[in-house]
Amino acid sequence: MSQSPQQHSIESNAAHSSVVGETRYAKKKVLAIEAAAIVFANKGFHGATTEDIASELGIKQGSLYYYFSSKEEALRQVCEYGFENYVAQMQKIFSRSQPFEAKMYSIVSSHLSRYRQKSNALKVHNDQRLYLSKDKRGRLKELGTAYRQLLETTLGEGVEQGVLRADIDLHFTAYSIIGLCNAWGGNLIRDESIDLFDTTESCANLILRGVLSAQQIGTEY
Amino acid sequence: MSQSPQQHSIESNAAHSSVVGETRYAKKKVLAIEAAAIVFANKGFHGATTEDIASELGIKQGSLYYYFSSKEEALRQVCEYGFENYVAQMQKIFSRSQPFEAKMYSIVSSHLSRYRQKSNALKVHNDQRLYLSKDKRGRLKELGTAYRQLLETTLGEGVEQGVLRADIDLHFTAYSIIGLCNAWGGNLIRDESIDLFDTTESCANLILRGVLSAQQIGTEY
Amino acid sequence: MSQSPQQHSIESNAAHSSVVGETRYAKKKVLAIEAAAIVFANKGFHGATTEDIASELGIKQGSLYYYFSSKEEALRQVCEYGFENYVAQMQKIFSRSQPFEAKMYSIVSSHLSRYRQKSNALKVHNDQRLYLSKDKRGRLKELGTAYRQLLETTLGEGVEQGVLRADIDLHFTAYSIIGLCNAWGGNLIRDESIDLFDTTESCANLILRGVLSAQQIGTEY
Amino acid sequence: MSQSPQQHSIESNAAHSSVVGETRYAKKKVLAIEAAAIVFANKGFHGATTEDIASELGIKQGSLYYYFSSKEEALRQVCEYGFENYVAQMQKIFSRSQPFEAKMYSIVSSHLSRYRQKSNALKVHNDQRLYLSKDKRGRLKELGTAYRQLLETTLGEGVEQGVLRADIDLHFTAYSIIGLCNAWGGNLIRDESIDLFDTTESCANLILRGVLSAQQIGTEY
DNA sequence: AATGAATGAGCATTCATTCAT
DNA sequence: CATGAATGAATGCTCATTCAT
Repeated sequence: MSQSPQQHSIESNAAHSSVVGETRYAKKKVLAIEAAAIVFANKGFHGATTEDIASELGIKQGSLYYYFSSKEEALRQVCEYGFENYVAQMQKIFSRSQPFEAKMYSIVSSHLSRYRQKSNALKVHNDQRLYLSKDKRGRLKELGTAYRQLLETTLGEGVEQGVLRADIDLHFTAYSIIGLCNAWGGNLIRDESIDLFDTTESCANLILRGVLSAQQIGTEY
Repeated sequence: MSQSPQQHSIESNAAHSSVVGETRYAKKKVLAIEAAAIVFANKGFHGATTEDIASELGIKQGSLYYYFSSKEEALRQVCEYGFENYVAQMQKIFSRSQPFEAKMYSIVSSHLSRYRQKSNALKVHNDQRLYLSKDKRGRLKELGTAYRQLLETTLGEGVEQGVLRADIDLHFTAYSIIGLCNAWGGNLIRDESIDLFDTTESCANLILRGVLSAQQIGTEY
Repeated sequence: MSQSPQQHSIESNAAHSSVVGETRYAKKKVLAIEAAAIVFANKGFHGATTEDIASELGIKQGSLYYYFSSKEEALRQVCEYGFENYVAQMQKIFSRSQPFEAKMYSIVSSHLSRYRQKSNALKVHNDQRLYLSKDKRGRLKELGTAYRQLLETTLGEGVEQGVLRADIDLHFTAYSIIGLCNAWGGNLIRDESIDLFDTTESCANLILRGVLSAQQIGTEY
Repeated sequence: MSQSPQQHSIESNAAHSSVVGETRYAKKKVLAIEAAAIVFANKGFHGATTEDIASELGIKQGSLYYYFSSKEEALRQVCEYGFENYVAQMQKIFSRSQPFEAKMYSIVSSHLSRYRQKSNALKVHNDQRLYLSKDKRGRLKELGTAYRQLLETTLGEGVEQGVLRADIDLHFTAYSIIGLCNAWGGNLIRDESIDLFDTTESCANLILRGVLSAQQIGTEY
C-alpha cells in the first residue's frame, strides 16, 4: 500500500548498509521529520497541511508519502523523534554523579536550551501528542514513564540525602518541574528576546527555593 | 447578509429589557459558547467541526450560525468568556486584604478549581488562543496584561513586606505561577482521579518554598 | 402551505374591497415587488438573497414569505409587473394615429425613459426571465408575443405607407429595435451621466436612417 | 497552500518547453475554460455550480480546483478568454484596407458567427462580467476600451471619407453596433433555426441604412 | 402582519491520499 | 525518487423555506 521503503527506515535498528554513512534516504527522512516538526509546531497538527510540510522540505505534496505513510504517522514520528532525543539527553544527566542542586540546574538548562534551539519536535510532542490515536502512543508512553521515573528517582535520592524536604510528593514534583519548563519553553520559542541563561537560573531557583524569604520559612516551618 | 440577530448579542453591554430575565437568545447563546468550549477543549480548534459543536448544543449544524458568525468567532468568544470569568475571580482575590501566603493559596486554588469545574473555556483560552487571527485577539491581550500586572503587583507587595525574597524577578515569577497552574489544570481535566485539594497544597507549597530542605537553604544562602 | 393571503392578491383582477383605495396589503405588495426588482436588477436572480429583498423592504427575512410564496415566484411577479407596465404603455403609443417617424421616437423614448426612471422591474425581465422555470413563463410569453406583433404590425404599416423600405424583415427589425433599446437601457441605469434625450434621438435616428450618408445610399441602392 | 500548479499557467506568457506542443496541463486548462464557459453561459455565474463545470469537463468536482483557484477566478478567465479572442479577430478586420461598407459587414459577420460557433465565452463576458469583483476586471476593462476605440476610429474614418453622415455620434454608434450584435448573438445561441447569413445581412443593413425608404430620407433630410 | 428560531439541502473549498509515469 | 493529476470525503458556510408565537 505504502511506497515507503521500510527496508531502510531510520526507525529500525537494522544494520546500516555501511558502517560510516547513512543511506541517502535516512538522511532525507530526518529532514522530513524536522520539516514536519517545524510545521506542526507552528500550526498544530490539524492546522497543518501535508502541502505545508512538503514545501518546507522542498518537495511536492504527493512526494511526501514517500517518507510518511500518513499525516498521523508523521506526527507520531515527530513526537518520538523529539522525545527520544530529549529523554536520551536527560539520561546522561541523571547518570552523572554530581550534587543535587547542580543536577537540577542541568535538568532545567537542558530542557530549556533544547526549546531555544528550535527543538520544534519536542514542542510538538508536548502540545500535539494527544491528537495521536491511542494505538500510536505506545512508544511515547514508555518513554514518558521511563523519564518521569528517572526524574522521580533522582528526586527521591535528593530526599534521602537530606537535600530535599521529606514532605514533597515525588510524583507531583516531577510533573511540576516538567510543566514549568514546558511553559517557559513555549515562551522561549515565541519570544526570542527572553534570555535563556536568566530563565534557567530563575526556574531552577524557583523550584529549589520557592519565593518565600528565609526568615519566613524559618518562622512558619 | 447574515441572519444572525446582532441586536441582542450577549456581548454588548446594552441594558437588558428587564432586570430579572435575559432574553431567550442570550441564554442559549451562553449554552452555545459552553458547547463550543467543550468541543474545542477536547479536539482543539482545527480538530473540532461545527457539526461537533452543534450536536453538543443539540441543534443542527447550519443552525449554529444563528449564534456564531464563523467558527473562528466562536473560538474568540469562548476564549474571552473563559478568560473574563477567570480574571474577574482573580481580581476579587487580589483585592482582599489577607496574609500573602493565604493569598497564594487562594490564587492557586481558584485557578485549579476552575479547571476541575470543567472550565473548558479557560483551557481553550490557554491552548488555542494562538489560532485566532491577530485582529481578534485585542480584548484577550488587554485582559492578559491586566491580569499579569495584578499578579506582579501582588508579588511586589510581598517583597516589600519582606515576605518574599528580594531577589525574585516579579515578571518571571508571575509567568511561572500561571504556567505551573495551567500545567496542572490540564492534568486535572484529563484525569479525574487527581485530588484537587492535594494538588492545590502542593502547588502553593512548591511556589512558596521550593523543594530544598530548610538546612540546605540556610547553608547556601 | 403558503401563508400568502390570496384573497387579496394584487395580481387578481377581482373587485377591490373598495372602489377608492387598495387594501393595505395590496399597497405593501407593490412595494415588495419593487424591492425585489431593485435587488434582482443589481445582483441577478441567483446572486440575490431573500434577506437582501427583505431588508430592502424593511422587514425581516422570514416575513417576506407573507408576500411571496417563493423566491422564484418573486421573480415571476417582478418580471410580469415590469413587462405589463411596459407593454401597456407601448399599446397606448401604437394606438395613437401619428406619422411613423414620430411614432418611432415615441417608442424609443418610452422604452429608454422607463429604464432611466429606475424601472428595475423591466431590466429584471430582460436579463433574468430565463431563470424562470418554463411553467412560470406563460404570461410573459403572451405579453412578449403580443408586444412583438404590435411592433411588427406598426412596422408593416410603415412599409405599406411607403415610409419604410419594402425590403426590411419585420420580425428582424422589431427584435433589433428592442435589442438596441435594451442595450442602451442597461447603460442608462448603470451610468447616470448619459443624457436620456440625446440617447433617444440617436437611437431613433440610427434605426430610421442608419449611418450612411445620403449620397452613399443614392449611389449604391 | 493551493495544489494548483502555477508554474505552467496558460495565462503566463512564459516560453513553452517546446515550440510545437503545449503541455498536457495547458491543453486541459483550455478545455476547462471552455467547459466553464458553456456552463456559465447556460446557467449564469450564480446559477452554475462547480459540480456542473467539473462534470462538463469530465472530472470530479474537487479536481476542478486543480485548474481554477476559485469559481470567480474561473469566471474571470472565461471572460478574458472570450473577449481576447474576439478583440484579436476584430483587430484583424480593422487593420484591413477595404471599403467601409464591406468592413461593416465583416464586423457584424465576425461578431455574430462567433456566437453561432458556440462561443459561449463571449456570451459569458457580455452577460456575466459584472459579477466579477472590481479587482478582477482590470484586463477586461483594458480590452474593452481598446476595442471601442478601434471601432470608433473606424467609424471616424468613415465620416472623414464622407461615407458616413457627419452628424453621427461616434461613441454612441460604436456602442449601438455592439449592443445590436450582442442582442442577436444571444438569439443565435438560443435558437439554432435562425439563419446566420440573413441575420448578418439584416444587421449590417439596419446599421448602414436604417429603416426609412429612400424618398423619405430625401424628403426630410 | 411580522418575527425569531430553526432546518436541511446545497455549495465552494480544502485536503489527505493514491497512483501511473 | 519524485511528480502531476486526480479523487472523494469532509467541512465551513449560505440560504430558501417553515412555523410557532
